[in-house]
Amino acid sequence: MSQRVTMKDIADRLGVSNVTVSKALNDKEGVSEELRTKIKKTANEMGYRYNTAAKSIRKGYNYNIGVVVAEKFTNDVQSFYFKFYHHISKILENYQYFGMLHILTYAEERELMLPKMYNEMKVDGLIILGQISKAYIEILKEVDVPVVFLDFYDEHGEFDCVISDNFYSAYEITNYLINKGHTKIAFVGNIYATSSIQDRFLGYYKSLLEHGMQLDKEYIISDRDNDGKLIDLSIPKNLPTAFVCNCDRIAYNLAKKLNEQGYRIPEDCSIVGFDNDIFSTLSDLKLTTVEVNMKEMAETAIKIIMSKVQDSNKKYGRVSIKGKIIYRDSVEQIK
Amino acid sequence: MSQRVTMKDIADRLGVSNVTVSKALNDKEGVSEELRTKIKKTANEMGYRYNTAAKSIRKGYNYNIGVVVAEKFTNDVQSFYFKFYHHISKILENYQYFGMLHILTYAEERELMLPKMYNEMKVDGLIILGQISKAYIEILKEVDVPVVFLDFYDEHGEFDCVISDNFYSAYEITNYLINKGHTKIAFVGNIYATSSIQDRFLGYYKSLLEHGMQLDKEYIISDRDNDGKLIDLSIPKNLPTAFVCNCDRIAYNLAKKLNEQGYRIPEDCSIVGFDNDIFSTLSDLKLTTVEVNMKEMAETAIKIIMSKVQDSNKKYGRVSIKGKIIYRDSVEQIK
DNA sequence: CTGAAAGCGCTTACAG
DNA sequence: CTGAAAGCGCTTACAG
Repeated sequence: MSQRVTMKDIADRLGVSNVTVSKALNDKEGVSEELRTKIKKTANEMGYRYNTAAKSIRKGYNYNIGVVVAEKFTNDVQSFYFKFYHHISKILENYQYFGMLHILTYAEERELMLPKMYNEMKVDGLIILGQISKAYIEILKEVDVPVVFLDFYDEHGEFDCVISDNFYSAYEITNYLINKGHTKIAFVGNIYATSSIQDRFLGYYKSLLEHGMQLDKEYIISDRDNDGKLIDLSIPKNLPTAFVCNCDRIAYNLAKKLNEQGYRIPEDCSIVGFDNDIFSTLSDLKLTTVEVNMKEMAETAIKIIMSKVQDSNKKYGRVSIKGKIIYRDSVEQIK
Repeated sequence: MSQRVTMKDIADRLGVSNVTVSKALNDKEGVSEELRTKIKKTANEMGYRYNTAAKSIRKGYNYNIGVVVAEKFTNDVQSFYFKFYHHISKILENYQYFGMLHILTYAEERELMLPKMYNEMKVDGLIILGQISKAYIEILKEVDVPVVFLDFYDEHGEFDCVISDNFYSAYEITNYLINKGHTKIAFVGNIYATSSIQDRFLGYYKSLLEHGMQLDKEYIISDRDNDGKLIDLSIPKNLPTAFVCNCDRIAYNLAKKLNEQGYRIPEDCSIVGFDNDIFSTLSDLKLTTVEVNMKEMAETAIKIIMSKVQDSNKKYGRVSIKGKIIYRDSVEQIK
């Protein structure tokens, strides 16, 4: 490793003390503007790079936030959490922080192993991005840095969490279908699999209730087993006029399946999705769907964790961020 | 931040010195087995977590490797580099290292800004995952930690790189087509866009050469502009019997386009892809394609960078890792 | 086998 | 405005 230049080196070169260099470089008071400028210039010339580790040890912070994503999401909704992480790490830099992404393997999740970056004190806080098992949530309670959940929540409310307003968005998009004249509306998703799906289902249900429509068990169509593995969709014999799918991928699969059975979308039946991801525009059918406000969710989660890093007693509870319906061509007006 | 337990705390509790605790916990010699066991037990009970920052500052290492992915890849081949990163971070842990993923924004790449994690000495080395601009490669030369390129290479050979053997795999899969009786074989991809595409093209070309077949300019079909943005594919009037596509996504698009024009795949014409990603099995057409050996590539890149962290003079040049053809149903035997 | 001393690069009081 | 001293948590010689 080539010899790194330290504050002391700069100080020696300029005949000042390292304390003065530290103050100058950190924009702290106690240095004349003239000296400060000179120091910064010299630091630059000498190729000085800030040594965060040295600061860490003095201050007790690491200036890293761990972002934990369960491995299952790298196979499935890949792009989604990758992009989410992108937002997170970018915003973190504005706080002079760094993101450390950890993919929690199936084994680690099952065996309740805390991320190594936590065990080695690499992080001042943990953002759990995407649903993890209940047992894992339990062991997170032992963690002695702030933790916030992003894009899901735990039922006991012990952890602060930032979620997209699934309930309200599903409610809205179902209202939209009803306004378009639909009366036989199915929901597609395993409502026990994740809290997102559950809430989307409940928003759908609320819309039915408000419009005096019955919830038909046949019209709740599971799409995956409890491990998140996709299963074959069973289309009800009494075909709905519209399907509210819990995600675009499933909407995409459903459309394909219906096409195979000879139905045209949206002429014979309408479909809406959720997420506005790659699947919403992959086929010729351009899906009406709900877009999650990823950036605002990331910003909120970071604001929360940063404030908890300062004061771990702060509580924020469940913060939900509104999504937005993207209108495309998968819904037909019923006369 | 709750008060953390340090080696000194453990030492005090046990009436020994912090030096002994350090030795015990690091499995260094100079402690009796009995004491070592006792110290480890106490450390556990007290919830001790290792403070890597303190070690860093003494040793001059940070035990992090930066992994840099250009933003363009988060929109496009998302899953691919996300999974790659997963392998990387997992393998890094075996070396007592951590991965720090940095998505290099369009602006950072354009304005030649080095990742902040480098400027703040957070990382002992940099893995550049996926092609970046030539200008950016230039400024990487100033970096004073080891750098390795993963999944692409630079023409000047100043940097060590680990690539999948695109050339050979394309050569092999084109041979396969020729063995299946194909004589009019097109290549789909902008051969100026990335070195991967270029090499895949050249492997294809080598196979043609070896079989005494002509390279027809009409049969080199561009798929994207130089920024990587996909463009409309123009199908040659004289329809090839087979297409070698530079990636599965393009193969998928091509198949769709050919279907629209009334051609059936593989009956009317064959298609092969590259990458074995989600696009290879997304539609009913199950693509014959080439799978990259991501895990071995990641392992190799890490082995290289770790050895360069120890001794920055080591050189490895261009290491290529064999891919593997996945045979599916998109190629027809020509009689 | 065990530990006192020095030092890694920085920051924080505090003194001048 | 400037800097000497102490200390963050650890590790590395070195002495006993």
